[in-house]
Amino acid sequence: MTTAPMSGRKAQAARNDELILQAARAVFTADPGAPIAAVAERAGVGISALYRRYPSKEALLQKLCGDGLKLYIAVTERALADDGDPWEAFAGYMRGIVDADTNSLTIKLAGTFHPTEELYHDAVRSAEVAEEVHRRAVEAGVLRPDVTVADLALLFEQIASIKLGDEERTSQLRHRYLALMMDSLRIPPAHRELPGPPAADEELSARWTP
Amino acid sequence: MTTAPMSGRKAQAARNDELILQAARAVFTADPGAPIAAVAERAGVGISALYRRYPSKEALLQKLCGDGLKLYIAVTERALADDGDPWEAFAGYMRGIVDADTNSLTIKLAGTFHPTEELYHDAVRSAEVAEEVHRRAVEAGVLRPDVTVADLALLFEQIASIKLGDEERTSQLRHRYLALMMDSLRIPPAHRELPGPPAADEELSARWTP
DNA sequence: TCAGAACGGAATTGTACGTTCCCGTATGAT
DNA sequence: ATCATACGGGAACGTACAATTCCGTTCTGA
Repeated sequence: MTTAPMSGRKAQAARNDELILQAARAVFTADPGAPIAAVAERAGVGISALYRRYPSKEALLQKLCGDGLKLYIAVTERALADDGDPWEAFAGYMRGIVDADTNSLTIKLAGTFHPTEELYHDAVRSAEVAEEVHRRAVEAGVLRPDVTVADLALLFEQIASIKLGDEERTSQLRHRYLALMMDSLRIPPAHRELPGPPAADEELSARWTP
Repeated sequence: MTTAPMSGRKAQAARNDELILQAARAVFTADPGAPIAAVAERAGVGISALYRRYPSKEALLQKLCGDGLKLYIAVTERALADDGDPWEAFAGYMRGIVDADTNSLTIKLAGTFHPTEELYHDAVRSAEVAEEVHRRAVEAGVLRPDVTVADLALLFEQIASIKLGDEERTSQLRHRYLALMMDSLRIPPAHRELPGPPAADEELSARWTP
């Protein structure tokens, strides 16, 4: 770092730890095949700052994947702790997962490396809690029963596939389509107002000439 | 071709024309960044058979993109010609586009090269017919009016993001989620039976160790 | 003032892919 | 039957990109 108005090498190093993780998350979420140099650039650090912390790209990816999985589990457990209206608990869970934006990264990176023992354990755990959320919603009679947990996983992936420029706009659109989805999941079926404006023509056509 | 039980060099060449296009479509649909050698291998021909027909990879991609657009337009026009039940016409259109599987390729490839004049023209045309289909469905009162054409485009992209091994299984799952979507698009809102079995656990977990 | 941790970033190395080239082969005309 | 040639197979070439390593520099803490 060239201009760092902070003292204490350790403090800076700790700051870089976080900077690097954030950058890596952002970069790889946007493009799972991104070069490691892109992460360094985004974090505003040199490449060696990365290699000092992780022995290889794969190690960084595993870390990211693991963090994502843990976040996923945390969001799900939060939903399980929700004792309010069953539908709202379920809907909050769905929104939480979409916001966490942990699916695209975890899934797309999954086939990239050998899963750690811990990674595998967390994956199993996440499946368990997800199933519990699903079971509750079905048993409460608020979620249509012909939709399985696996269906929910694939719905998340579909929503994660939406990428339209701006990060904020992307999130907005994702919630729009999540809301649309929810209308077909809920018992009784009903149309609710969709959040956020639909995609404008320019937003779509912008992808035709880079 | 080493073992070709056909006579006539021209016949073989014509056959290869088709073979190559099919292979290219299949390969690039599965992976837009695939190497050109993969197309040759899939087609069962040598690389030079490809380069005899297309001066570069970009040229082949443009051809594919163009064909995809034309297919998209054809499917849409077929829907416009349907004078039966408005909802069924619309639903058939949606299914047709999903089956054509032209979105993933066209969109993902769009940013890869300079659009041809013709390509641009067809893109405009496709937007027009799509809008017409949408307009009809809304005016017939069968499609919820807060969903725009752009929304439909993005829904197609989401569905196209589903890729689960087998080509047939993938198609089955796509139709399952299309059906789910349709339940939230239709007026009046209602839950219909979903086609095809949901994803099995193994189908999802299989992606964790390649 | 000094040892060394932490960096930045250029150099290194390996690989993957588009494109070109050379050569064998079968075709269709003579 | 023979020959000129289009066609296609696949090795070879050149380049671009990306992971990793290396080295000189800077700043910290004693």
